[in-house]
Amino acid sequence: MGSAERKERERLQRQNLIIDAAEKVFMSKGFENATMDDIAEEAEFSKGALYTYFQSKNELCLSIVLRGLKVIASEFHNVASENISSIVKIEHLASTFLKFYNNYPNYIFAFSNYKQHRAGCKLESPVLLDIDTENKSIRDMIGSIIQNGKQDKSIRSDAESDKLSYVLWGELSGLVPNLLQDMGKVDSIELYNYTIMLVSEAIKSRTDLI
Amino acid sequence: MGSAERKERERLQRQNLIIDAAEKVFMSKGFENATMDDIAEEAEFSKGALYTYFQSKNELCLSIVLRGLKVIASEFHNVASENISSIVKIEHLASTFLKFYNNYPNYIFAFSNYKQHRAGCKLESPVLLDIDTENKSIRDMIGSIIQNGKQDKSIRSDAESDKLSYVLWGELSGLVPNLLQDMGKVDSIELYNYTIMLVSEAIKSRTDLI
DNA sequence: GACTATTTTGACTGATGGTCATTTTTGTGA
DNA sequence: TCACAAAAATGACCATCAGTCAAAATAGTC
Repeated sequence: MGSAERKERERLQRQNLIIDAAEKVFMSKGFENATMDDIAEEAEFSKGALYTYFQSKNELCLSIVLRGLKVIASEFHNVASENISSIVKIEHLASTFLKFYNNYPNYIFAFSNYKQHRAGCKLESPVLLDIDTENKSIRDMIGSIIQNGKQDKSIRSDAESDKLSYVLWGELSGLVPNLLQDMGKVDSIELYNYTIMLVSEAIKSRTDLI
Repeated sequence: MGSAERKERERLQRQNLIIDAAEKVFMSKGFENATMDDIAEEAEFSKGALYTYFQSKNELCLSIVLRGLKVIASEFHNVASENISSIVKIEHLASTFLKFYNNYPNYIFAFSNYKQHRAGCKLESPVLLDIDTENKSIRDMIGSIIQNGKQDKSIRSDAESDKLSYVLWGELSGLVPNLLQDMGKVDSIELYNYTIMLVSEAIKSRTDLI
């Protein structure tokens, strides 16, 4: 009798409904002002029930981060399988991230509060592991694009793909949301593109330049 | 009778005592766990009194950010006046920031929560203006280093100093604390240096390279 | 239908940022 | 030294909100 499996499936479904509700509430009220009571009401559960699905508000927030990561990972996968040179792939990753930012601004906001939520979470929390796994998979994808780029000569042969994948993903997921949020005077999109151009120039094969 | 001026001076002094106390408490208990009551006790004021000096906890936190900015700005000024090529100055700024991070980790932590506090602050708040001014002054300093670098030929002639100053300061103040905080496996200092090296390569004059 | 296990509820608690009427201190002029 | 006003400080109090838990409702099983 697979009733245990069905139960587990249903549990995951309800968990997802709660995340849906949380996203809605965060979107309309902002992360700071959204309360667990709001989310409970939107999800049509009692507050107590939320806590059987998530250990804490922070964990719920991290679940939203995880969702965002999965969305962006799948879009990155599409880019990775395009039939273009690796350096252009890297540039496409950047523009994909910008599109992602425009399409799902609430995910980006979740990203920018990520550390806070992570700090306020139990280390054993499974969401943390899932996030780390997802991040690693994204870095690996970037790393293999770089490796390929060294072979197809579009990326400098001395690029260190393991470090570079950290740096590139850090730039996209960390710096960029910063840039896009708080500059008043300067056009932030222009700044974004300039940053990407800089990094791209730095890792491009020299032969492309002269 | 200059009693009004003296009063104002004393008021500022007391304000600074409170910031001192807040720093101490934040340092020992962490930003998240420090309460206004804790700070009041450490400062030897009542909680109510704190609120005659700061409109909110967020504003108090931003005051600490402002202090950190002033410290780093003064250290940057020292670098700017060194007798070295501009590109090396840029690299010195980076290592100075790293030293700053080691010497005053609590300021960096304040930086990383900056947006949160800013968001929770009234727009009219004078600290906001002061922070913006300080940031601009730091960017201007970086901008003029870049301009000089274009003259002494250590920096590419096509570098756009206005954008670049945003990007560089953004990397240091935003990305770098990120890098330094959350990577487990990879040596974060190495990653930091790699990032700086990348950016520096990107803006270096080509003649330095071949 | 009886009995158990699971899920859900919502009133309650504790913590904490912020307020405000009241008290204390300080400064001034006579 | 006293009276009086202005400024500063107090701390009890309030509102909000994350998180808890005993009790109720529901689902599953024989």
